[in-house]
Amino acid sequence: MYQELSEQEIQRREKLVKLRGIGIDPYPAEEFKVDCSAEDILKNYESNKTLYKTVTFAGRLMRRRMMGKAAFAVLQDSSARIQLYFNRDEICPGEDKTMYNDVFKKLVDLGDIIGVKGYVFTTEVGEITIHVKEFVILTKSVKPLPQPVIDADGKEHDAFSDPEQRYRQRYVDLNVNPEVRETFIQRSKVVSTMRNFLGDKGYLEVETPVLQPIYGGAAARPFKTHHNTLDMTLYLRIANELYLKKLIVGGFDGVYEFAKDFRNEGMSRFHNPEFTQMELYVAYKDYNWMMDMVEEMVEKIAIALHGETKVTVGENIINFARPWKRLTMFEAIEEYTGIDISEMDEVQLRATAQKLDVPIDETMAKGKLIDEIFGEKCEGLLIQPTFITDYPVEMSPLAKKHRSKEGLVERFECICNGKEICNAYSELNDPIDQRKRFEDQLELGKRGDDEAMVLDEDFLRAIEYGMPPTAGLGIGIDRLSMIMTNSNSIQDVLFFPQMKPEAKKGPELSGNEKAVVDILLNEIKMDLGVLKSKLDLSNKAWDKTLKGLGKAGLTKVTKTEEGLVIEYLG
RNA sequence: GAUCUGGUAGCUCAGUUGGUAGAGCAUCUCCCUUUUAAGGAGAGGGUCCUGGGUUCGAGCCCCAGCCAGAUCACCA
Repeated sequence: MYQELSEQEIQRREKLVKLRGIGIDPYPAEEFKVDCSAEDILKNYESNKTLYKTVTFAGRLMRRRMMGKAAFAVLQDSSARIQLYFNRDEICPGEDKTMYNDVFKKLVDLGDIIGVKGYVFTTEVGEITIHVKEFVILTKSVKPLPQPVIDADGKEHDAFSDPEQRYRQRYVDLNVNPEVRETFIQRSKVVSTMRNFLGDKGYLEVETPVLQPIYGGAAARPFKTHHNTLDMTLYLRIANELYLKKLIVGGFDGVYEFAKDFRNEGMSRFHNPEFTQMELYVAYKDYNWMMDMVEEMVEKIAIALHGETKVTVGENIINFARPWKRLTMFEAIEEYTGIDISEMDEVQLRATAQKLDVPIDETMAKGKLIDEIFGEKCEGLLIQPTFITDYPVEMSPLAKKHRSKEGLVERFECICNGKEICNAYSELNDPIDQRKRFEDQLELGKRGDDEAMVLDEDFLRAIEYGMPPTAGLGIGIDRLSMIMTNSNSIQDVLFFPQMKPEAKKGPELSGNEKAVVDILLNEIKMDLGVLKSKLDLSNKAWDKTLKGLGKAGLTKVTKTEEGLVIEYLG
């Protein structure tokens, strides 16, 4: 493939040749046995100096300051950055100073991965440093890494900050922006804390299909794909709820899955087409029990990450200490609008929505109206973790009818920092009621709601055999991670957020250039004047087209006795 | 999908009414030959996102498009 190299990239490739010329393999195969990490040294050296009399360490070269026969450098491994001290006469004790003067000073670049052996000491200015006795190139980097520099005043220069480049080249972002690495380590800790918590309770971690013949368990548009051998349409799951409930029918008491789900909908700083949910189903429990469980689990996560229950998120300090506030949806609306809508009918609700400037339309029924009022007037204002309970039945076709309140279901969401982070029900296990709810959804679908749920006969068959009373939970790992890491965008907690493909670089032919090539493909060689007469181009466009093709190395114009002849080389 | 903002050197960014393309860091060369928090001097490095247009002349103005971010719409 044709590739334009920058000056610096060419120089680095030349260094590869020079290294090989003096017998150094810039990509050695053998294992390099590292025996410590930067974090380990920085943490423990002061208290146990004898341990670090000989260390073997490897990492990426991030900074280098030359001072004649001595030099300082900064090496970064997966844990931290540590300073290195190089002295010419120790690297090269004999007459031959090649390793220092040529290899270290000229052929090693920032971004290269090197291994060092030496001992740890503290410099006169008090920095813990590895005094290097020998070093080896482990990987030559042929592409320059951005070099953010923090000056004496703590001001950052040349930050690698363009979001597009950071997301597309996350490997660069992770190398040069240490806080990015920290965010992802914390995200991993969110997941592992949860996994340990659930595992300790004896629940079974399971895996269920990502490719589903019928998508269910949520209201969303799916991604559609096709299986060739079976010649059938399959969908990428929008949720795994129905499969997990089938496992409860199968006799497991508690099952959970960290699930990548896929929804073919808009993208925003809270939405990525693929995202992660943890769904949990526990038999013989109800949604009250589940609220206690969520509180306990999320509090544990906050403590695991921050050592306390308080987490700073943007302008707010969010405290996950138990117990969290619990409000019914009606109570929340009354609290934030002063209006009690619990006894209202559809007409009254519609009038209330209009009075509150909540945008509504004719198709909205009672449940949807309540949901809209809540979404507009309450959700964004709930900063501290709050359970909102008892939702309208129309919005929740998989939730059990409320034990005492007509028209509501036993459902809760936890709202935190103005956004939903989880959703849970006492699961509907009455197969007759469940079938009716699906049928109601089919009606909505017929009326044009393209997100209405599809009727899943196999799921109905399963609960006809009997599903014990069950509490179910879905918790958004991405959104929880955003809060726990103080990230403003879902893209900051996904290694590789979805992006449009990059524009192709290199010699893309223009329309005119393609037209010329099309003609030349049949002729190979032809008279320039003839070619020009075949194309209806202005002089300026003609000139530009020929220059472009020549530059791309596709055509060559030669002067012959008959005149100018153009030749196709591609 | 809509609106706004942006896209110039490896990175971060300037660029005047439209008149030879700029800085810092990075790179290269040289100096310094030193336990340092950007040492000094010099040099090289450009598809100004793409394609059209206006113009004697476009990084700049106009049109169309691409990519990104923010806000909104959609969306558990």
